[in-house]
Amino acid sequence: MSGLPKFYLTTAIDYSNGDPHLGQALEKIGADCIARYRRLRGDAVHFLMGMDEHSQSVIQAAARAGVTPAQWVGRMADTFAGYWRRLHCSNDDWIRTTEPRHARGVTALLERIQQRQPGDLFVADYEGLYCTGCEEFKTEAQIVNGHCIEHPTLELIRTRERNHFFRLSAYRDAVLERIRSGALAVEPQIRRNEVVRLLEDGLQDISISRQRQAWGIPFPGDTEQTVYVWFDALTNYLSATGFPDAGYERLWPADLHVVGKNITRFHCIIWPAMLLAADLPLPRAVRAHGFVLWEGTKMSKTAGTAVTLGEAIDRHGADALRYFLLREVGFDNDGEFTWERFDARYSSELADTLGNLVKRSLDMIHRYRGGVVPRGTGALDEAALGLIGAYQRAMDAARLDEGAAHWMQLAARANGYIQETLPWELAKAGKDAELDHVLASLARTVGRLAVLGLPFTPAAAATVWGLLGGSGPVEGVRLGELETFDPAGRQVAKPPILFPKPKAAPA
RNA sequence: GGCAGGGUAGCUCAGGUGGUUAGAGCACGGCACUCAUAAUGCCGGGGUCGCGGGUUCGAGUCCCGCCCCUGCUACCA
Repeated sequence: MSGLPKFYLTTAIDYSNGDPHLGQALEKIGADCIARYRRLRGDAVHFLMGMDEHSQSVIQAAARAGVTPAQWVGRMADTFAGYWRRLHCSNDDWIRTTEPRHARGVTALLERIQQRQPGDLFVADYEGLYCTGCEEFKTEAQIVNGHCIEHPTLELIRTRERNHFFRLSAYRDAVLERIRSGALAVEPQIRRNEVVRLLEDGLQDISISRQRQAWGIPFPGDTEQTVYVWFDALTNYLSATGFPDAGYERLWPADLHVVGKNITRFHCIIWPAMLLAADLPLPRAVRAHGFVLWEGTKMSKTAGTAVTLGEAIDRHGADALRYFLLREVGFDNDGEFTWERFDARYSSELADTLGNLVKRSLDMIHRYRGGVVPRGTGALDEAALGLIGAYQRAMDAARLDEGAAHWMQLAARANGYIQETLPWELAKAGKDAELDHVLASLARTVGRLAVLGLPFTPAAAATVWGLLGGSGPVEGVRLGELETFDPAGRQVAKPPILFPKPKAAPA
């Protein structure tokens, strides 16, 4: 790890309720794509994912299921982690906010702020509408016609509660300066504009503790209260580094927080302010992704007709879903998911362009050269290096859809090259030297495609790398090696069909 | 209401600082080829560049007005 540039990236931690959906999958896949790409570049990547388990809804969900909250969140964590494994997420760590290491981190962060900026934590009254059914305060969005959505027969009570507060207002200028200067990069631009605007309007202090909630981290020095959402959830990024134990600086600050566009402000305002108060370095960048839409509406559990994540994976496999979400849906903007589009992309690009190229190339090496890659040069290399450059520029800027497009363009170019050089004609005419050049070019291209495709379709990348007789896992390859990559002399395996097309389109 | 972004071929989108016949992919039609997952390649049809004015020799690209869509407008992750 020493010597290599450190790259610590995180995803938002998910609520412990229900199954993950496509929108959450997009975030994890996007972050994983970035993580895998950074590893290809040679960065010392540390990729964190995890679960947010202290929400009030956990208690109710557990009660409904007849289990303890701890059992409930354990189940949920297993469910989520299972999906992320199926999607080939390569996270190095997995944090749950109910873990002792996280409670220690949260406590230590609060104590550190208390120590360095004692005036920034203070006790005051929080006033809000309290639902006796839910036993919690309700926000405007949770109130319909003056009643709690879940308990419309109960009256909401205007209640005051003594809570611990954080002097968020004191950090407006400092946070604004960090964002304006780019020290804290907020991307894409539209999210940065929104956050800057919010900061310009000014900030209010926020309450950071709650009474009557046993399910949570005890507030330091106040056994009556537990730490409220912000300080609990956001701190996971820090507590996962081992903070406050020595050595956490090896990872902190985070290089990139990947979050949904709906929670950018927490990551770009409250979180930086917390860190400033604690005199800790700020994350370098926050990237907000868009949502996956289904028939024009946001993907969520309440949208009954929406596709489930399991169905989407089952359709054509995890690689295909990853590719589709990153290529067609995109990461920065909202994008539509439909079976028609998914099937079309899968068929025309993964199966016909890429999968077919791999198959026909390796089949010809078997048919004409007994499966041994010949030595030779070819015009394809020049195009390949150009496209690899374009790919890198796009991926460096986290424009994942563009990166995927350049990757696929290389496969398309190789198909065109075959049509131009007509290797079967060369074989018939006995033009062995020319045929060697063509087949060698194709073998190099297939290998490069395997490496470039790793961030998008990791399973297929490993398969293709293996077919080419690559030594060691494809994850061990570095982008810098691609220019001189040459599998000449290797025995290649008989190629399978990488992305099989269903006979009839499933309904 | 305020602020921000967007409305370009059937669909998804590219189109730095204004300049010859507005591009790509998919889908569609024709042709070629056979190594390959009836796969590949080539050619082609298809667009009042949201609407209306203006600046300019010339605007999708600048200015004004209008219409429509999306996001943000803070203690829900």
